[in-house]
Amino acid sequence: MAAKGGGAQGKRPRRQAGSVPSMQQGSERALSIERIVATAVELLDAEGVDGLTMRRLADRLGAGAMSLYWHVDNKEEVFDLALDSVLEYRGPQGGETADWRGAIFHMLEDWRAGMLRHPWSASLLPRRALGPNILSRLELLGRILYGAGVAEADLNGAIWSLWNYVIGATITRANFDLSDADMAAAQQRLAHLSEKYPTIERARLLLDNDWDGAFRKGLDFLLDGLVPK
Amino acid sequence: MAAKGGGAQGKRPRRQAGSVPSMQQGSERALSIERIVATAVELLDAEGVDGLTMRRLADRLGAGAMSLYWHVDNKEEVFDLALDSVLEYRGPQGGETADWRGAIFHMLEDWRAGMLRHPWSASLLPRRALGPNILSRLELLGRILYGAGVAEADLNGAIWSLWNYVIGATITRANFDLSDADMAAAQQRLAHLSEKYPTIERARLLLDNDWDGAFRKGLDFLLDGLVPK
DNA sequence: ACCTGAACACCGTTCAAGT
DNA sequence: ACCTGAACACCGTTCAAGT
Repeated sequence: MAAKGGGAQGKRPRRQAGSVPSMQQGSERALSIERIVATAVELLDAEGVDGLTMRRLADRLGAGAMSLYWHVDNKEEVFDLALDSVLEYRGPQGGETADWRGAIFHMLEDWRAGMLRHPWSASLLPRRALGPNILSRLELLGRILYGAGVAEADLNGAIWSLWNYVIGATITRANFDLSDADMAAAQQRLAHLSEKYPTIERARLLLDNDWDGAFRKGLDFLLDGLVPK
Repeated sequence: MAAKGGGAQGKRPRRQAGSVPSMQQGSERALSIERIVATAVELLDAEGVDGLTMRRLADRLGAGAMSLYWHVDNKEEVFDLALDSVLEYRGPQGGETADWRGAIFHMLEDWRAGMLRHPWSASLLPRRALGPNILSRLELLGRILYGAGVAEADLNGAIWSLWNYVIGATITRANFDLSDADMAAAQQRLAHLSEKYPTIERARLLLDNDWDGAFRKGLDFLLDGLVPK
């Protein structure tokens, strides 16, 4: 329900990173956090948020339904881990680039693209824990903005403004993606109500929008305001 | 799951608007869409999204669990109706004000405030149907922007940019609201990781932010860009 | 250390039935 | 026209038990 704190700090002893599985070739069969998380992502991609069920996840892993609970505290933790696993950033980490604007665009567009590849992720992000990969992105953002001349007192405001924009844009876009047909139907229904909604009906608000272009344009405007020349 | 289209167009005959209840004083007891929606909002306010259950809702209404299904197709419709009921705008509807900036600020801040009063609503909005109250707000927004000089070709982009910003800001804020304690704990944990996240640790990103101020500032920047001088 | 089945207290929704 | 209980096919999670 509520947003929760940092990384995965287990209460129970978990599998050591370096330990060799007892079966020599059977690393496919043994349960592990890594396999659980990867399979959860597959399941979420295929079936959406409501499709992720502890029972179905276990099934897909060829395990008994309750086996998951040795590796994981509860379903929420599965969500947290799946989410963060999808948000890793392998990009230039430099905070001292001359091209701060390019660096911000690169990271934020990569972020958005990653979430659109996993359409369940954007809606989940603001409600869930801030995992290490998200924190790294925020840290990078802060570093770039600071390097670009944003005053320390304005840093949090600037970071959150960009976060808000990216989150909002991506959640909206992801849900439109999921339901092109629905939006077309809605626009059609709008036509019958054109006395009530003439402006958005005429603009065909629910159809054919250039989401990527609009995203970049809004981001430009925001950065113009947030970063002093 | 997917965003769906316009208003509540029932397939089944619903209670007529003007019909008089057969019990003279007993309008409290009879089930009706209005009572169902109002009670659903109460329940959501009290227990959150996961707290809304068809069975519990019926209980609160003093009805049998299955009685709801005569008035409503399914749980999703309850969500749609509850959501839209919370988003009504009683404000200046004029699209030809001289003070377009003030009109936009008023509507958007009212929108945000309404959603913060019902913290479950913001996360729900982008995933659910576009009810009549939301469409009215979008229509008003379009009318004001057009009146302020936004070209017809840029109208959709401008509307969605503002939508994205409001949605993102409110969802984030609502979830921080729900979990002050969690965020404080997270910030404390960040302190232990200050080698990994020095910038946001020092800025105390997870603490004490001026959300209202940041919202207005970002909105100003966006409008500066979206509306030609 | 790792996995399991049975069991509990829930869900949303269908259906056939009541008034 | 409006409401109902029984029943179905699911949930997440606890617990005591297996290897």
